[in-house]
Amino acid sequence: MKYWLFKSEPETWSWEMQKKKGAKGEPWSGVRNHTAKLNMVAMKKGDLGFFYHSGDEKAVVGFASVSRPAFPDPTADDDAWIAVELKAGKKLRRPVSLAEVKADPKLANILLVRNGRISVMSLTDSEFDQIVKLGS
DNA sequence: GCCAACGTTGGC
DNA sequence: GCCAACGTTGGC
Repeated sequence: MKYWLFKSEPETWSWEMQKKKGAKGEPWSGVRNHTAKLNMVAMKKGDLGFFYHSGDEKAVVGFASVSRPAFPDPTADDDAWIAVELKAGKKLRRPVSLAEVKADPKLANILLVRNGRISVMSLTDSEFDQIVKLGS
């Protein structure tokens, strides 16, 4: 199983909005970045990830899982871009802030720190576990 | 195919 | 509001 982190401006699309979609899920679309796209291509149904809020919040807020693997992005003009479908999972008991992530040596290599701009990134098992630990 | 200029994103 | 990082575009 692979682990992922999805980043979004909560004003645009928040974890709470995702949560409201319930088991039906909601496409994670609009990605126009090749690195992020490659990550999305690699996703499998059932893969687990985190939902991160950028902007004012800057914290990991909850879990999300892939409910449908890559399909053509309905918001794109051409079929070069893809979307996946996400389902919100549990909320973290407490959000894990970017400052905490940065302060944790176990998370020093996470792309959230090294490349603040990518919207979909992969996490190693140990990075995933560490964030779970910080958030519980 | 290279590189400078520009736009966008996100943190501070 | 500013700046850094990165991606994209366009001229050559």
